Amino acid sequence: MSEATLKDVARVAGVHVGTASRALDPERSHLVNEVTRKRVQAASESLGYKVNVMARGLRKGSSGLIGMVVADVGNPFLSPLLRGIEQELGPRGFMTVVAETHEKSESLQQICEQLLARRVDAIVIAAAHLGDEPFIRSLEALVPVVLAVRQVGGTGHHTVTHDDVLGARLATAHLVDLGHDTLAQLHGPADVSSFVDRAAGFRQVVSERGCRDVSLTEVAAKPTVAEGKRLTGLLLGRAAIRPTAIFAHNDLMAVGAVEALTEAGLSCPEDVSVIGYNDSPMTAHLEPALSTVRLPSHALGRQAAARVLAQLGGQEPASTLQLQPDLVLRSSTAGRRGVLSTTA
Amino acid sequence: MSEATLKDVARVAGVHVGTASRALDPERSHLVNEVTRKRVQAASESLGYKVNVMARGLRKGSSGLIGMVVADVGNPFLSPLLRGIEQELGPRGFMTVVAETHEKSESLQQICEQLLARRVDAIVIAAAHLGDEPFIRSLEALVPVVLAVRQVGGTGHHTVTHDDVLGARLATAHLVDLGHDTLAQLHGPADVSSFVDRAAGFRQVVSERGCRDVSLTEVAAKPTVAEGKRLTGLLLGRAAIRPTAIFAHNDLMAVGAVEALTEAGLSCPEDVSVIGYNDSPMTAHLEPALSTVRLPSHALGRQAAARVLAQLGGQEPASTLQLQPDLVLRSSTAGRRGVLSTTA
DNA sequence: CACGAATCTGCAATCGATTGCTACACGAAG
DNA sequence: CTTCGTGTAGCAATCGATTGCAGATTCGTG
Repeated sequence: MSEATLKDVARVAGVHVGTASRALDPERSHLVNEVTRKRVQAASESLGYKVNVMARGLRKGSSGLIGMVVADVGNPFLSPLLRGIEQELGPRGFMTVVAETHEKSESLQQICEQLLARRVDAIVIAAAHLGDEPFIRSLEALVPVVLAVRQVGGTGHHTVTHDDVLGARLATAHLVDLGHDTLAQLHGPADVSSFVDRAAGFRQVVSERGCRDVSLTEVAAKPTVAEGKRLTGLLLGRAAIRPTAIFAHNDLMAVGAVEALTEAGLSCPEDVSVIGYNDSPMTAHLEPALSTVRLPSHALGRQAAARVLAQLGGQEPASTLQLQPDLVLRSSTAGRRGVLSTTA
Repeated sequence: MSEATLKDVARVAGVHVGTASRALDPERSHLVNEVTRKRVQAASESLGYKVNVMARGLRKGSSGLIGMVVADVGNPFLSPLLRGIEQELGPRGFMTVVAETHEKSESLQQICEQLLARRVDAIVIAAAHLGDEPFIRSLEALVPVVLAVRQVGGTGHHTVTHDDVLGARLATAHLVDLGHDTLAQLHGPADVSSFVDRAAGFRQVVSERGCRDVSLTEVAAKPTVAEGKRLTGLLLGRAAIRPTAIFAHNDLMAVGAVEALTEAGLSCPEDVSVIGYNDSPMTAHLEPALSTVRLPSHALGRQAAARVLAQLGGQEPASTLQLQPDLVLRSSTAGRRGVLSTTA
């Protein structure tokens, strides 16, 4: 049950532990005679020796661990993101520890404490809230930090996000192009940059194209199906003019919207078009199949990892990279009822 | 950028480093005078001291890390499982490192190597294939291992799984109760215990209740929508008798089945009932809403963690725990067409 | 033959925290 | 006044690997 140590290897090979260390390190094995190197290697293999990463880390002052902070691992766009990070970092000897905040700022701080105690070499935060800026600034004094997916404002942060303004613009422009001129958005929690940006993109296009924005002022407490349904219910129940197209800040809320429409006796896309965001796994198989915005999450993961490596390598200047999403058109969006005949 | 060490704390507090160590450890702080303890504590806080977990781990011979091996973090039932594990282990000072195998046995072995190099205190494997038994046996000689979700056969393994035989029995019995007597299953990859067990449960009920099993002999290469659709296509295209109900080994394949039916001009549940497995997130919102089997994954995570702790505590005898799934009935399953009128 | 260079290898300090043992001071008891 | 106990705190070894430095050996060359 006890592992072999370098001392054991050295003893079996009949050399000093320092020599064994050098023999086993590709970077330094040229300092060791070919013959002894082979002998050490053989001893190492026969004993099943595996370097003790803790001991090495202690000496070298780096743990080979990267902390990854997410809100909720169940979020479908996180798996390509994590995969992207692993893909870049894994081959370089790093491993990733993932921790969840469940969207709570206190737990973000607690988690970072723990990660610091483990002397992680860097922290990737994909769960930042807008209000976390001061904390993150202080964290950056202690460890390299990369903000992924969500920004926090302020300057000097290394950030890699999706371009959510663009994504929202794409989605909204698509609706306008279909002939809709009375639109509403289902707004996700306002303390997350992604939703704030999507809201901004929506408003830009609505105003540029001279459409009517009949959105609620109320914002979803959580970006869930239930909230999407509730808000859409509110939207439909109001005395004001109804939208003929809805831009939901994520797919879950879009699903909720479709359900609310159905319950109100309206159908999608005939009466109201709905577009979501994220291109979640099952969306293509819904009825109607959901039009949505696809995010390059895998690329985002790789870029985030690249930023980590860059910071570890030398003093990289902070910068913000935005990856471009694109539209996935399916059947939940269609021309406005009557538009065709009107035009004809 | 450099962290304070215990030596710094000791210097500021004007005590020896050993004393500082004791003062900061609740277990041993009674060995230190109340006054000096306070002084050390104050120094620690003023310096923002955080224990170096690597150094402690090296000395104490334990890393406080638990390795978690999964096939694919995108699998929706993993998030409650991971949460369950964190919930038990987090408060006890452990952190979890998650690694993905992508269903490849070589990478299972590579990952375990890396985890061993990090001296993880235990490994939880949720990605085992049936053929991995010998490897896992050898691994158990080096580190406490808990098998979660999937078994590997053989004896002496600490295992916590869903009772997939029962789950399949429940699903199949439900179909038979609805009046179906010609059934087929869509079989997931045969090197995974979960699917083997589901197949067995299905066959048991089919035979007990005197039904006809018209399943394909072919098994899905992967448990995906595409494979579910392809296999269902095959099933419908055969000269043999068509099933009136299909048990898919997971929800994705069930979705594929529904699509294949639709394309063949059949409808679900009117012509053919379909039931899935896992109760994946969107299944309630599909058309038709999918009947399925719900797994207590969160509880499974907690149990797996409990097993880890038990093994870490003392020599617990190996055992297998099976958690009971239950049925979620929605609208993709219905009485056999014509059954009602026949009975009438 | 000798001397400097080149090539290996050993030595020992080091990373930061833990912990068994020792040492000191003080007070009480004999 | 000595002895023993108790409460504190210091000392130093230890975990396992890395690495700058120095010693040793061999080789080439003047």
